[in-house]
Formats: sequence, C-alpha cells, structure tokens
Amino acid sequence: MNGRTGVPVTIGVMERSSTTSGGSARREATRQKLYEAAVTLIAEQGFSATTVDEIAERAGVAKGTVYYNFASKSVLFEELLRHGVGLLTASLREAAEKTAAQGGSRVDALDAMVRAGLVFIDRYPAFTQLYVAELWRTNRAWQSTLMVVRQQAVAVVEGVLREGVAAGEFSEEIDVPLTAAALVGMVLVAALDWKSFQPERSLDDVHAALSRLLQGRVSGHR
Amino acid sequence: MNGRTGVPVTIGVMERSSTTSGGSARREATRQKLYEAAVTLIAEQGFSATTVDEIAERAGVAKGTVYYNFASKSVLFEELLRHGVGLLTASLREAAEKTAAQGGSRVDALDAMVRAGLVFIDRYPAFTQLYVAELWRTNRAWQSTLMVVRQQAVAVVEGVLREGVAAGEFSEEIDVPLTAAALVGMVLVAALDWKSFQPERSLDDVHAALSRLLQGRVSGHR
DNA sequence: GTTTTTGCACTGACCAGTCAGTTCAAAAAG
DNA sequence: CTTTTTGAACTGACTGGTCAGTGCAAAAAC
Repeated sequence: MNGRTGVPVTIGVMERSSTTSGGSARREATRQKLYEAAVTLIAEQGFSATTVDEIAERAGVAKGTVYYNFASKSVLFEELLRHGVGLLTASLREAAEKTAAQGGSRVDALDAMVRAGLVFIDRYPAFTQLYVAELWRTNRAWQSTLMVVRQQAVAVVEGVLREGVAAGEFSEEIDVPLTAAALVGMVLVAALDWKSFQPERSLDDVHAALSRLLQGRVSGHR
Repeated sequence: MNGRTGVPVTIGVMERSSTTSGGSARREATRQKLYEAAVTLIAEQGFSATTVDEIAERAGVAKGTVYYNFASKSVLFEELLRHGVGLLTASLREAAEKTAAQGGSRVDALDAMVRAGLVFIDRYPAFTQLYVAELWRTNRAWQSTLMVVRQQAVAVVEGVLREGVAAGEFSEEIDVPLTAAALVGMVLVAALDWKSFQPERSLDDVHAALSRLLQGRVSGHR
C-alpha cells in the first residue's frame, strides 16, 4: 500500500542458490526489495543501529513480511553478504578469463580486475561500504560466512598472481596472499574515497590513476 | 593544540573537556582505562552494539563514572578517534621528516611511511579496525570529526607525493589525492589481513612484501 | 596535633524508552 | 483452494542516561 519505491541500489538478481526451487516470483520480488532496503540502511548506520521496522518501511512491506521471508535479522544480512560477494567474485573471474582469452598478459588481467572492481563499487557502493565495515570484526555471528566469502574473492586475485609467477611474468619473490590483499585494498580504499569525496570523477579517470600505480609508473622511470 | 606531555603507550589520553589545570591524576587514569576498554569493544562489535555497561565493566568502573568523565557515549568515541589519528599522523610525519633529514629519496620516504603505518597498526590493531569500519559511513554524528582527522593523515602522504613530483622523482601524471588514498588502502588492508589471518608473520616480512609492490618490483623486471 | 569541613571522583539502583521477535485473524494474490 | 502478505498488538529483554548518595584525602579550623 505504501507506494514506496526504493532507490535503485539493487544488489542484483543472482540465480537462487538452489535452496528452495519453489521460490515463487512474487516472493522473490519481496525478498529483493528487502535486500535493497537493508543494504543501504546498514551501510549508512551499521547492522546494530538499523531496525527491522526501518527495513520493512523502506522496502514498503509490513514487518510480518520480513519474518515470513527471513528467519531473523541476521539471516537476512548474511544472505545479503553471500549474494553480494558472489556477484563480485563472478565479475572478477570473468574479467580475468576474458583477458586471458584475448591473449593479454597477467598485468593486463590484473588491470582488468581492477576495473571490474571499480565497476562493482561504482554500482554497489552501499554494499561495498557495508562489507568493509564488517570484514575485520571479530566475535560476530556471521564471521565464518564473511571469511569464506572473502576468500572466494581474494582467491581470484591470488590465482592470477600465481599464474604470473609460474609464467615468469612476476618475480618469484612476491608474497602472493599479501600482495593480493594489498591490491584489493588499493582498489577498495581508492574507490571508496572516490565515491565519498570526489564522486564527480569518471571511472576511467580513476582507473587510469590506479593503472599507473599498479604498473609502477609512479617513480619517474619511464 | 592540546599540549599534552608524556604520551602513555595506550590509545587514550585526550585533552579534558573542561578545566585545563585541574586534571587530577586519578581522573586521568580512569579516562585511560575507559579508552582502552572502549577501543577493543567497539572494534569487535561496532559502536551501536557496544553498551556503556560493557565499557564500564571492562574498565572496572561503575557506569556512572563513564558519564562523569564523558558527556555521552558518542563523545567518548569521538575523543578516541581524534586522539588515535593524531598519533598516526604524528608518526607518519616523523617518518617522512627523518628520511628527508638523512638525505633519502621520496620513495624512501614513502617506504618509511609504509613502515610507520605498519608499526602503528601492529601496535593499535583495534583502533585501526574501528577506524576503517566507521570511515565511510554517512549520516553519523561524528562524520565531520572523522573527515577532518582523515584528511590530516592523508595529507602527509599527499605532501610527500607532491614534493616528489616537484623534484622530478615522480611522474607528473600521477593523481596525488587518489594515489595517496590508494597507498593508504594498500597498507591498511594488507596490515589488517596480516593481523587477522597471518598474525604470526613478522613486521619486517610484511614490510618487505609491500616495499616490493610499492617500487614496482612485482612485474618481473629485475 | 586533632577534629571538622569541603568538594572531587565515583557508585549503582533506577527510569523511560527502544527493539527483535511473536502472534494471529483476515485480506489479497494466484 | 493455497500461498503470501498485512498490520497491529504484545512481550520481554536490554539500553542510554540520571541522580541521590558514598568515600576519602587534603584544607581549614581549633
């Protein structure tokens, strides 16, 4: 009844993770609305500060509907996490594979992944924000979910680095897990700063700046 | 500028809100305990999920004491933020200046700042965690405090980059603010991952890996 | 030197409000 | 018919903040 159409911050429609194949289209749409509402609210205020009443109101549904569709507030949040990182991982993997298929170098693959990361953050800033805010917390209910999901994403970067080392494109001295984390951090923080403090800049612009840094073209040699 | 003397090892110690001369040692000690308790609890659970009762209990004081020393929960948190980033900024600046005084290049200065950042995170992991979790949130009471304080820290990195460009050590093409953010992110995320997932590694080890990345010695040219 | 007063720092029971989660009858959708 | 949604009332636990009162060490008075 409340004609409340949310902001288009959708986290996307991934294929139902083979849970209940009997998820009707109607129910799915309701869930989608709840995801959208939750992602922005939690990004802004944090999980604990966001109430279920708020989520329901923003989604334009009754509170009872939230509990009809999700077992609890945390379950809703956990599914949000899994889904969002799933999207990112798929996007990174696709970028890497596409580059490889076109005969690009590993540096090119890394660069393509940087861009894919930027595109993702550009599209789902609220999700990214929320993810960063929760990732390094301890003692939380969804910690294990978060770890698993993080590893999936970072593993894609690590994979490319390892291939690069094996192919002699990268120095054998590099520390793969740590370098992967550093690269992810570079993109993450640069992008969040971009969205927060210089939102008018273009993606290409930001990408170019990061490419330069990635390829060591900062120090004047060249 | 709050002219404080002898900064204790812990994150706390801010200027007292009221009388400057009357800060009794006893009161100062109590505040210190409250800072320490708050920083770890908030890092673990987030601001909203952490109760004042918990903070008081962990600090070993009564709840009323918290409100005797701080106007509110958020004020306590804000003072924590200001102080912590103050420490980091000072540390970064010192690293840069020391390098310059010894005739090091700007890359050396950057490298020294990376190490200073790692040392800081190694010493105050909880504070770092908490800072990252709150930085990009919107609509929060302490947003402006956070912005100011962030800029102070990033400005130090930007300063070195600008000097480097002016001196011809860095390419004129680099985007100073964005590159600074990316560098900070690189260190931040790598360090948080280090502390979270490979805490047994040495600081030197992590520093070496980041140095390699910083100096573009990743791609096999060596 | 002893007694009394002062006021800072601290205490913890208490209050008014909030929130996640439950329940359910009834309506809408399919 | 069945599935899904509604919406409001209710519960019980928890929370930020308050406040009258306590303890105590140094100053003041004697």
